[in-house]
Amino acid sequence: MYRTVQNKHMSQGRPLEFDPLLAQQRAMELFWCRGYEATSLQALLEAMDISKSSFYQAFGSKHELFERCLAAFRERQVERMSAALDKAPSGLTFLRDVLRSVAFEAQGETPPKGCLIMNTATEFSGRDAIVAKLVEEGTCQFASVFQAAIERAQADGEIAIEKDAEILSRYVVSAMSGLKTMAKAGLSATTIEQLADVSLNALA
Amino acid sequence: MYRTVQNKHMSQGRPLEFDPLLAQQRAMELFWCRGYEATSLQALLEAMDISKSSFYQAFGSKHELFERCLAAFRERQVERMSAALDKAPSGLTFLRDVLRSVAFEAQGETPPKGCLIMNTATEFSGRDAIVAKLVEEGTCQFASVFQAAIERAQADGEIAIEKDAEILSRYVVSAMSGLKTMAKAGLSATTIEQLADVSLNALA
DNA sequence: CCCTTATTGGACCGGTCGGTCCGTATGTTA
DNA sequence: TAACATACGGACCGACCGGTCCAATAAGGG
Repeated sequence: MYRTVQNKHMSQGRPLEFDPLLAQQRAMELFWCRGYEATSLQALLEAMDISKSSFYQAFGSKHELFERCLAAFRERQVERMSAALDKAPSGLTFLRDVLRSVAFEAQGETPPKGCLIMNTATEFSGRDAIVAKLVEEGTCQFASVFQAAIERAQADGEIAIEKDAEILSRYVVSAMSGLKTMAKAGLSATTIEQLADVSLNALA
Repeated sequence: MYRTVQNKHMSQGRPLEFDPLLAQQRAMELFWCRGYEATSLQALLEAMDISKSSFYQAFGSKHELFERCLAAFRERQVERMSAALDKAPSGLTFLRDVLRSVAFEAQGETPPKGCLIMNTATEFSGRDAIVAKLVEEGTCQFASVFQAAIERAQADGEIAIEKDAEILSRYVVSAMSGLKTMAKAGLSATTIEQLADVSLNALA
């Protein structure tokens, strides 16, 4: 995966002075806050606390790093949501909590970062084929988690069984994305929470 | 408004060789497609078909021009939507048509441009106070149009009268924004249309 | 302890960024 | 037609962009 990790089996030579995963995580944070274009290489180097040569040696280019961050973000989010769904008392409460969590984010951070995948969809819609692919994969995987939640809710009678779970799952992604954008647009946390509840009505 | 238009009453000297409103419109189109950061001054000059000196003379700076484009976009959209609402057979059909129109955009342009205001909310959430203000004003004005539609729908019995029209109106902005993001993420026009219909369920 | 291998800092690259400035062209007014 | 006020083209600015390169250095293995 990393150029450095590729050669881990033949560990000759000087070892890395930084943790590539931590550095990537810090880069992700920055891309998440500011987007791709507005994040300069210099800012990345400072946040990752590595030198330019180490950067290019380990990550190839700004664009490659961004791709990796996108993939890592998606994996992390899918894992977290899947875990949350497993622990949730019911499919519907999981969905409600997920939507309401946007309100929670909105009251804390200033400004809210939103979702890296959705931010990226907005920033480079179609101008970059590789990124577009990653964005599409991300939305599908998010929808899959929601679909599992909806099917569970249907099995428990919380959502009408005759509704199309796949369509509803995509709706949840869309609603989620809308709420995050509203948070970025400056709506208050309490307003976002009201909107989350209204959004949930569409499922019932 | 324009530095040049300011002095239109005392029209001494050489007249402008370009139409400032047309040039601004072209700039808006570019910002709309690519966002602020990714739109270079050079690209603007080419699209506007004016020289650098004329640009700075007439618009002050890239940022000032962007602010003007944001305001102009908002005004245009509010006008169009208000007109559409006036002509619509009912409040609810107006709202349905507005949401469904996202699907229409998704099948035409590649990629869809989305909404300049929402794109901007995503790109600069809070990093720029002036822009944040314009974004907030934009969302409020969009919500106002939707609120009028909802109140009309309530008066006609299409939407339950006990629902809070203000909250619902904000929900419509949120849903709209979500749909546009989904279109940018690569979902098909038919999928978007299904999502628009699901979104509408939350009102009833 | 040397030798191999890899990482590191930092100089350097051409290009582009947004923005300024000035000499010249061009129209209006008197 | 002369004087004037403005618009225009284009040279120029320092800063920064993402990216390359290389000499110095540091940790293994033998």
